[in-house]
Amino acid sequence: MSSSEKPVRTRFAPSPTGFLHVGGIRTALFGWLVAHQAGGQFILRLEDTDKAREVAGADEHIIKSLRALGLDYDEGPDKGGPYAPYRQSQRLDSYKAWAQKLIDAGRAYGDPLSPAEVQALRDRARAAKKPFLYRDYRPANPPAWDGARPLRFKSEPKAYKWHDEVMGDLSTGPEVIDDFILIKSDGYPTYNFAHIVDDAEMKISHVIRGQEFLASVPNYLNLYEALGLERPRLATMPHILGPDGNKKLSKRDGAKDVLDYIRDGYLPDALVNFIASLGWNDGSEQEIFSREELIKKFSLSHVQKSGARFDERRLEWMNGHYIRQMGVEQLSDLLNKSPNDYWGKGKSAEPTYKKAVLAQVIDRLKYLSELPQLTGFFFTKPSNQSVRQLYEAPEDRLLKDMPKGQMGSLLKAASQKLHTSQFDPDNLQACLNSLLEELETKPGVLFPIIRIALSGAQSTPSLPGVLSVLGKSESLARMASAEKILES
RNA sequence: GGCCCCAUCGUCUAGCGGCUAGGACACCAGGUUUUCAUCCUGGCAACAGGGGUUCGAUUCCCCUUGGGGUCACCA
Repeated sequence: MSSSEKPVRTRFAPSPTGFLHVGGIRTALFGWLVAHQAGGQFILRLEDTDKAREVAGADEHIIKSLRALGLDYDEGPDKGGPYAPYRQSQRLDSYKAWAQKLIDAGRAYGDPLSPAEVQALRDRARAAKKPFLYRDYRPANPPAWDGARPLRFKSEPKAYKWHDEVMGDLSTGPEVIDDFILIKSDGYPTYNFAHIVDDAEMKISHVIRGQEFLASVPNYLNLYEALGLERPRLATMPHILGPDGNKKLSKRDGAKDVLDYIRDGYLPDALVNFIASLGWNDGSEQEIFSREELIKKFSLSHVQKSGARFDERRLEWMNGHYIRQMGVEQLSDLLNKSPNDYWGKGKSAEPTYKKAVLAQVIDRLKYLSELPQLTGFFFTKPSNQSVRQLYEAPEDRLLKDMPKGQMGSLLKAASQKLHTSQFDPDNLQACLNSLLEELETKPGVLFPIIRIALSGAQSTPSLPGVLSVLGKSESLARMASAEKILES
């Protein structure tokens, strides 16, 4: 019974209980890729059957996150579609109907035990270091289901072998099959039941989900059979692990909301590329994949079976790469269009000036929110304090033992010479070079003195670059004020 | 504890019986006639351990070890 000819429809089915981190996004991304590759549909379905854990606004947040990364879906709660609604809390009738079929077939029954009683049984099993199986206590004559008790699946334990698109061939014995709850006493279905019904009704072809569901698959297989449903293809994603520990990436381990990455100025394409490469590769040595390449080359069978650690430095590198690849024009456009202000002090500066500044710093930008820190001095004069501080305790070895008076006279000489120069990078370079000869000093001495005067920082883009962007009058004014500081 | 999954440089990974075990990030050194960065060049660095199978194992099998998941009226 192959499902290979069925049209490809994948879904991302988060529960609205919080934000989306990289792990969640990766699951969504892979589903999105599988769908796009086959010209199929990608569906968003909200699994909001636990009203206690539900977080207000989480659904909006999830939708925003997907949108921010360009992972558009064809059907979803806010979009509708042929199998609407796409919110489980609005599909209760559907679950009831399927549940009734099971009851009629003698494959579901009301659970007579109270939660406390079940818990007592569970504790006992645990104390005996045995796995807990409800079916060991299955009532001989269960009460009719009245909707106020949980409805349990009457399982038929057996061994299973099945194929997982990522993990390969898997198998388990009958001892893992149990009577799990289909519908809770509050009337909502459990994930275990609802997702199976929905996937079938929505004609989902591939179920792509995290490793935490692997152990439940045999139970799902048992339920598919009871329901007479053909099971979709199954693909299990290994977990993404935290940077240091081996634990699954979680909020506690510092997993960040993907929207925070967006806000910090990580580019959607870079983020997508990075997340895809966490656990997937095409078998070649390629590292950078455009979205189109990803769609073309992605394959579930090339997804790594083992968990991947999340390395933020690699993300930074990749993002920097994407930024550089974009170039000044495009980056400038993007900055203008962004709802976020990455410019800081430079916010209201002239567009052409901002572009010139961008050209100076684009090579050292790892993410956009670094911009203010990198460019501040282009827009406002450095504080006297920061200039003084650097002159008094310079980190440059050559400057360390130099008296302030000497620095002052070097700066003065530089000022005078620069006064005669054209302020374009080439002429400035030439000017600085001849200045070195005239003053018989080394670049390692003279340049930091000028740099500090201009920027109040010990490292900046190249001096000719900085001078030419700042312009003659501003540069000379800053140098003059630094001279005063050195005199005092 | 039962069951299931996993295991190549610090990290992400290539490898699908024969390779000097390759690439990328990070790190280190040198270069791009000043700093930081970019870019280029070079370097450091891995098959968890033990048994098999085989002419030959990183690769196939078994055991051990280690890591993870699961055993909810959460998903």
